[in-house]
Formats: sequence, structure tokens, C-alpha cells
Amino acid sequence: MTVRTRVAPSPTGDPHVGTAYIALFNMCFARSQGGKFILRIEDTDQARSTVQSEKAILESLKWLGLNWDEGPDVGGEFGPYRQSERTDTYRKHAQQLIDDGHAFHCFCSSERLDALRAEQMANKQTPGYDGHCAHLSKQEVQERLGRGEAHVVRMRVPQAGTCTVKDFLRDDIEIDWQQVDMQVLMKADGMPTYHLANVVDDHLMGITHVIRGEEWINSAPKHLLLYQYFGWEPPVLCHMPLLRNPDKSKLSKRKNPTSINYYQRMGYLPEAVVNYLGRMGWSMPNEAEKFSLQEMIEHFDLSRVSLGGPIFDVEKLGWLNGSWVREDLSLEDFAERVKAWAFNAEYFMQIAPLIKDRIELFSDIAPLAGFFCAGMLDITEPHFKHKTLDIEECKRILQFTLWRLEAEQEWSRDNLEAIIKQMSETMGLKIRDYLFPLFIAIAGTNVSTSVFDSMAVMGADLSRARLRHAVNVLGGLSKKQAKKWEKDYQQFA
RNA sequence: GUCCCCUUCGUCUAGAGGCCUAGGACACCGCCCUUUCACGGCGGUAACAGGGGUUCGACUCCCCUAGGGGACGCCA
Repeated sequence: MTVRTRVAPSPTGDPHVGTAYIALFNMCFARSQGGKFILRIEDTDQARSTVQSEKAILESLKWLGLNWDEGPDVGGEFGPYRQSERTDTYRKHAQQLIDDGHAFHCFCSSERLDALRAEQMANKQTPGYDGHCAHLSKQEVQERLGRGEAHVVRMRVPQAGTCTVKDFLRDDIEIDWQQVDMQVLMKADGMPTYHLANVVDDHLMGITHVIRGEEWINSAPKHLLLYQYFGWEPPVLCHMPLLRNPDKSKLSKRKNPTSINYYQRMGYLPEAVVNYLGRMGWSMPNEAEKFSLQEMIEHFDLSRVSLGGPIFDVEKLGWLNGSWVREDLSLEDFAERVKAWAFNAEYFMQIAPLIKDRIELFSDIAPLAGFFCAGMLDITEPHFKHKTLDIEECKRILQFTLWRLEAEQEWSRDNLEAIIKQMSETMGLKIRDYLFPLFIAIAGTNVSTSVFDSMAVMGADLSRARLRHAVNVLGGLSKKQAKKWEKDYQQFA
């Protein structure tokens, strides 16, 4: 038995707890069955997947203690899909589908597809490819290929009937073929899409079980159809519930800290985080709240997964973490862990140059640099009192900066400075004033080390969380305000 | 808009037709311990979405409604 987790690096490089959640269940299932657990990186999209973002997610999984038997870290093998031999494999399989009449070349421009989609939406139809290129003659296809016209490869889909998707946890799911689009399999850049790569890869690796998020249910017919076209045995599918925000929407970083880096930087124990994830949609047969990864594996039973999408409750995670600290760490372990967390040479050497020339006594360090080791700061509205800015303006600066930084990939001191300088200019504010609310949000006071340095040292996730916290301290955004500000923000973004 | 999935305390969950007067945990409230605050101990408030069936019996099975979520990309 072989299961795999496919991890998709996020465009900003934050390793998502949702990814760890799925990986955890795959690993527990594989280990409990004495099978193999394989980790794959999904990187057919060149924009989102860099060596850096791939490394980030692997390191986070390792931090959590999730280990794979085979995977992309072996031999430093990143970006497996971009290796030419792999791309070749996908191309060959796509060609086989074309030869067998299961796929076709499509020359439609993105303009045409956009127009088509817009028209279908206007007519309240389900958007989807209209089959324009499905019936081109062989000769015409050859001519256009010969001319080097840009093209993709699309799969053919039955016109009628239903597809039955068997799911490990649910009753059979029936989806009409009419609901299934003629999915692109090979992109114009010669890279496969997830759908093709996923099926070909899984088959070649002998994957027998696929445990993935519920958001894939609707794509399952495409995957099953590909297995059928190739004449391969499909794996057992198991769709896990999605982790949710407190408002029940799919867990997202705009509403929740979702990056594993955040939990690490905040000082959560990996044991507690894994334990908590294991409580999401799952329970031990004896209903224990606290259990180690090893215990989870020993007692793992995939059919004990409950289907309602669990809300990620930071409060309970905090309690669980506390009980791990109290009950499972000796005094020596505790000291060791704390040291490794923030008082290690690497972290402290980033802070040292920022504070050395600002202090007279070592005892000045705690008040000056304590915020580097803090979680959410204990700030209130009066902290934001300023000679020219009012509270609303402060909130606006914080929110706009947050939006801008949520989209930022390059988290370096200089880049942060450039971004924020530019934002202050665009908003017509003196940089000095613009920086004020940021100081309060990040350091809790404007008598502090440079915000750019501070944010660079603390990292993207904790910095963003502090900004978000500050906005909330100032009353948060009403729905109306959010809408208006978002519009304003778009204008100068 | 179309399709799909889901629905037990505020939250995470137990529950595989009678063991359910629906159990546990977080949070909340009260009391105890305590020089404070935590921790710990004890107790309390709080849920089967609604309506129809099936059955001697339904939280458990079926149907409908409602609510929530997801998918509809040359993203994954």
C-alpha cells in the first residue's frame, strides 16, 4: 500500500497548516497500514513554485515531525516536474491520449475563452469549453502545429451519463459528465496541468490510496476518466473535510494565521500543533485529547474521520500547547526548547546589531527588544494617539499596509522599506507619520528599532499577524468600510 | 447561476437503531486550593437544524426543506 501527499507551495512561500493537515493523515494512514508514504511537490506552475517556497514547506513538515519515505528532498531533488525527462513523460502520455482519440489539440486564444466564459456567465450557464477545436480535421491540426501555432491539449469528456466517484468516507458520489469540463492537460508552455501530472505520476509511483482535501471532489471525475483512458487501476480516493475560519469559510490567511511559520514563531510546540491537527475531524478511539504522533499512528483508523468541516480554534490549540509544556517537558527540556526557540545564536544575532548601539545596560534589552519574543502585543486604542493622524487614518494605514504585505513574496528589509516608502508617497503622507502606526503595531511603541528591520527579523507571518491585531484593536473593519477601503486600495495598488 | 459535499453544546468531538435522563474536552460561570496570578480539584450553564416517513423503538436509516461550505482557470 502506498499513499502520497501532494503539496502545493503557496505563491508567497508560506507553508499552510492545511497542507500539514492532509500530510498528517496520509502519513498516519500509511504508517498504520505498514505502507509507504510519499511526498510530492506540485510545481507545474512556475510562478508559485520556487526552490525557496518548496524548501519552506518541506522544512515546516519536518519541524512538525512528519516524515516521508520517499519524496522530493531525497538527493535535493526540487522541482521534479521541471526536469526535462519528467516533462517528456507527461508529453508522451498526452500524445497517447491524442492518438487514442481521448484528447485533442486546442488552438483557442485566451481572448476567445474569456469571451466565451463571459457569455456563458451572462446566460447563467455553467462556464466551460465549448468544444470548438474538438472536431478539427487531422490535416488542419497538422498544418497549424506545423506553423507553430500556440496550443494546448484538452481531454475529451463523455457528452452524457454520470460518473460515480467512490469515496472512502462517503456514499458514492454521482456527477453528471455534462458538469465536467474538457480540461486542459498540457499547457501552452509545454508543462502538464495538475490533473494530468497527478494521474500519470500516481500511476507510475504505484499509489494505491489518495487522501486529499474535499475541494478536489469535483475534479475526481476527470481523474477517474484519465485512469480509464489509460487503462489503469484508479486509487482509492478519500476526501478530507476542509479546515475552516471562525466564519466557517475555508481556512485563509486573511482571517487566520495559516502559516506553520507563524505557529513556530509564536512559540507553539510542534507536538501540540500536530496533536491539535489530529483532533480536527478525527478522534482517538478512547477519545483522548492529548496524544503524540506515535500514539496517533498506533491507533489510527481512517474511518474515524468525521465529515463536518472543523473550525480552527486557536484558543484550544493554546490550551493543548500549555498542557504539553506543563506535563511533557522536564525542566531541562523546557529550558532547552526555549533557548532553541528565540535565544539561539541565529535569531539573536539578527537582533543584536539592531540594539547594540541603542542600549547602555544589558537590562535595557528586555524593554527595547522584548517584542521580538512576544506574540500579540498588549496594545489599546490610546497607544495610537498621534499629533496629526487620527484613529481612522491609523487604521487605514495599517490595513493598506497589511493588504500590500499579504501579497508580498520578498520579505527583506530593503524591499519592505521600498514598499512602505512608496505607499506613504502614494497616500500623500510623510513617511514619518505613516510609520507611526506601524511602530505601534509591530513593536508596541514608537521608541524602537526600525520597523523594517523588526519585520524582517520577525518574519512575514508574525508581522502580518501583528498588523491584523492592530487593526482589530482599533475596532476592526465593518463590512461597509472593508468594501470601500478595498476599492480605494485597488486604485493605488 | 449550475453541480457537489456537509449539518450533535459557542468551538473540537463521542455516538454504527434500544446502553442517551445524549458523554468528554476547550471556552464561559461558580466554589475550593492559594500572599497575587496561573496551575490543579470540584460543580454548573449549554447541542441531536426543521418537517415528513421506516420501525415496537431513531441522534443513529430514507425523503423533502433550510442553513453552511466547496467546485466551476493554460492555479493547485
